[in-house]
Amino acid sequence: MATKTSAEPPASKAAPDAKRRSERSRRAIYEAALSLVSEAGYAKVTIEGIAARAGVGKQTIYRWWSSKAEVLLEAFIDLGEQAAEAAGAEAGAAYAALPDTGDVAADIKLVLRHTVDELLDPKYDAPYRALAAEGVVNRELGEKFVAKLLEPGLQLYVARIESAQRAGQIRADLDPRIAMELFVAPLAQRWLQSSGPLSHAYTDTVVDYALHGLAPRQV
Amino acid sequence: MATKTSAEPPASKAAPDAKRRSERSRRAIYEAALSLVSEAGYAKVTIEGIAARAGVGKQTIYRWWSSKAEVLLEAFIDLGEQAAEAAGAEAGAAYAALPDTGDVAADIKLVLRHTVDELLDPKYDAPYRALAAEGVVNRELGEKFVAKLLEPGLQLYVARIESAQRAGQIRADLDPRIAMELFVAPLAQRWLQSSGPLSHAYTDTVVDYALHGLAPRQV
Amino acid sequence: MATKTSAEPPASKAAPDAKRRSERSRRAIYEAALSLVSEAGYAKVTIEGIAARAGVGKQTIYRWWSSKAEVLLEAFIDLGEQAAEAAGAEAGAAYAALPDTGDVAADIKLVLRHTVDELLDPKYDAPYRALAAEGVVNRELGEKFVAKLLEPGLQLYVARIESAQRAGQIRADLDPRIAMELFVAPLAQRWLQSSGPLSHAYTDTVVDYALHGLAPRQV
Amino acid sequence: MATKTSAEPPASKAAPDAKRRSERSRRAIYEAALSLVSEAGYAKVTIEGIAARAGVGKQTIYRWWSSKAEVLLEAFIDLGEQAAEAAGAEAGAAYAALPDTGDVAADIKLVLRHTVDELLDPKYDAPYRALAAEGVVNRELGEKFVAKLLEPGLQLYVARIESAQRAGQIRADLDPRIAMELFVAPLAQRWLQSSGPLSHAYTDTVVDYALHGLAPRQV
DNA sequence: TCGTAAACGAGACGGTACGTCGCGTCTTTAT
DNA sequence: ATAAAGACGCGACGTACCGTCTCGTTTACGA
Repeated sequence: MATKTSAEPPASKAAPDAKRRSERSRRAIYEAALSLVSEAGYAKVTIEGIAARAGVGKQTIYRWWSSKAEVLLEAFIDLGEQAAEAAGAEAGAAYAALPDTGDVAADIKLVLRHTVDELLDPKYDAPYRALAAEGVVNRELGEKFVAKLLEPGLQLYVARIESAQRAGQIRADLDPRIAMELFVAPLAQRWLQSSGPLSHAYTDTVVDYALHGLAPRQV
Repeated sequence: MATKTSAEPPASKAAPDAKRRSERSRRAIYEAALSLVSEAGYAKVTIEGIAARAGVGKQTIYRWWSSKAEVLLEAFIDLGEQAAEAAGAEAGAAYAALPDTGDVAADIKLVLRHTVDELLDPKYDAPYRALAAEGVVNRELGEKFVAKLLEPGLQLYVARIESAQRAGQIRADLDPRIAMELFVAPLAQRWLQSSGPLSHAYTDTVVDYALHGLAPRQV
Repeated sequence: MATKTSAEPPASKAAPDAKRRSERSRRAIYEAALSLVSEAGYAKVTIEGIAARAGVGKQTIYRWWSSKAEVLLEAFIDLGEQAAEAAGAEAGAAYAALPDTGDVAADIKLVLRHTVDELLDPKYDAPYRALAAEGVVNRELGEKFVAKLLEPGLQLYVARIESAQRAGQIRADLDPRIAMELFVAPLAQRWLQSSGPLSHAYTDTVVDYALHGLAPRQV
Repeated sequence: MATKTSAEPPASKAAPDAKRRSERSRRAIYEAALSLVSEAGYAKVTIEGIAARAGVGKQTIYRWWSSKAEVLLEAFIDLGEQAAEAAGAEAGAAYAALPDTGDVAADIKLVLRHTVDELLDPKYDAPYRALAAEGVVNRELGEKFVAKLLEPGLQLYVARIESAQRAGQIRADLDPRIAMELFVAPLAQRWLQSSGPLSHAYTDTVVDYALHGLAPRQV
């Protein structure tokens, strides 16, 4: 094969050689980033701080990431992957699909309640908010955030809704993605904007309202 | 009629005397802040920059606000108040209530479409996102943001929904606030998280889904 | 005498009316200035600090003095005057002239030793150094410092030397002022520049060397 | 020959690594400091100004010096060293010793006159006074000032006096250091405190008085 | 198996902005 | 009418991080 066969486009600034990347440093940086965000809040985390905590040169961070938001996002994704791997073997199905008991309302309520619990867990709350906030303001990061962290979860709802459509529990002519948003968006808004209390009761109410509609059934 | 008439408790750090405050500086700071955000984006705005543009000492900003987010929030509120005042006399009704033609669906769609247009207007988009993002991460500011900028608008929807409940177009047993969220939150989420396109068509769909429910009418 | 007969040249900026000056404020400012210098050192004293401690508006200071050095200088002069006044009646002679026992060497050594003791007294050392330092760099203040605080003391030496000249103990053809400097300047230098230890022994040595000359008597 | 060969004790605040210090910046800072003092006077020189003129970050100054006085002192010392180096080869003797023609009085007068000329040269006057003043009030700096800038010059006088003692022109039992001070201190005082005119004539007079004593020779 | 080029830790550097302090001026308030 | 109180525009302070740039020092590859 031709020498210097770089599949990558000629990067502007001598792209680093990923093969030589230090796995040790990468892990240390993720851990440092996550722990610092938990301790001090995203705004007070600095790249210098991450480097110091990780025992790593600043350049090693700048070499592989372009901003602290990127670092944290990847750290978070990595965290998810590790959790998934741990859950892995025996309970692989847990993350693969929502339960399908035949009762859409119950199934969705169950999972949404779980999501609400997670959002309220201080361990996730702070760094998750930080990323969400950054994503609001930084389109590129926002899209990665949605694609990598949000979308996989949302797709499970979409799949469950499609299943319900096939079962005749949800109208077949509806766009399942938009249907999903009717369930999920109200929770997201209350969480993001603290515009109201976020509880299991609220979750159930939203699901009921969305399923049965706001208008009276009889005309 | 006991009101909050209280000489406020001794503030922590020698609160400045509001009576001596320079109105001229206050206005200049608002204008500088808004124009800088439009020009450069929130992240690149600095307090030093605002002070320079406003022809004001930095201390004059720090004396009255605690962060650039606060400055911008108040600048925004002030902007709204001025706009309201200008609209004032003749068209006072415009901001006072949603139209009530007797057709809830149409009325709500109309106003939501208008809101969507505003959110997509680059003039509002950037600074509004900036405040929303800051509010996600800074509880105190978030609450002010919601209370001062969001809530007034949302209350109009709530009022319209209550009117529709009286007219029998929306079920009387529903919580109008939660009902409102079914309309509004999906738009908010798409806007904040760029999780999908935001359009008039989408708006209409959301309203229809919410009103008539996701489940089939006949069982 | 004619009213409003201002002997002072028409000051540039509406000279304040000295007759209306608040004696109470003047005293409070002197006391505040001196106590602050003792506590924190000259460099850390600020006009705002003096005003606050004295319970006086800043403008009251700026109206009558042009710098903190001026304030301190006058405060010091005032201190001296008060001390002199206190010593006043009974021991008036103490400050009025050096002792004249007929033995110049002994008389001068006695007083110089006393001066050395004072210079080494921490109570005087700090503010005195501060003024001296400021005077080194600020000609106008330096001249006031010398004229008001140094010169009176130095004149006593000059007078004693002249008396000694009349008594034939010091050569009559010498300039008594320069003679005085031979005694005083070495002490001043050691004090100001910490260029060597300042002691009674040193004092005596300097006086002896100056009186009898460095060159051998016999040629 | 045990010398101070010691890995210095752990400095208080992570001492910077002198091996990596930028020589380029150091020189630029010295030049900027000296030129600014000449142009504007010591009091108006700021660290910010030095940094800007030198094209250097402020931190680079704070990293290596603790105050503008320190910067200026080192700049001055460096200036001296460079001058010495330049004079170096051919005229090395100029700074190495006072002339020794066999006539102490003449030799000392000659050099003192030269010193007086320098002190009155506006090029040296301002920055030198500034350092002297700072040294009066700041013991640590004062000691460096004396040790690095004053002492080397004074030692030359001491050496010349010792030579005169060996030649029988100055009494052998005198402390040569104190003898030196009798010549030098009066000039220093007049210069520092503007307590009288500083001239060649005055210089000569002081030397004569000191050499032959104030008291009459015959008793 | 050994050189060598890279990634690495460390951290100095030129910068920008921070939030604070004090300046000297000007205005308002309360006798 | 006179001060105290203190807000103001301004400029400098000393600090924190930014992102870039050397420095030696590992480290892992390919010759």
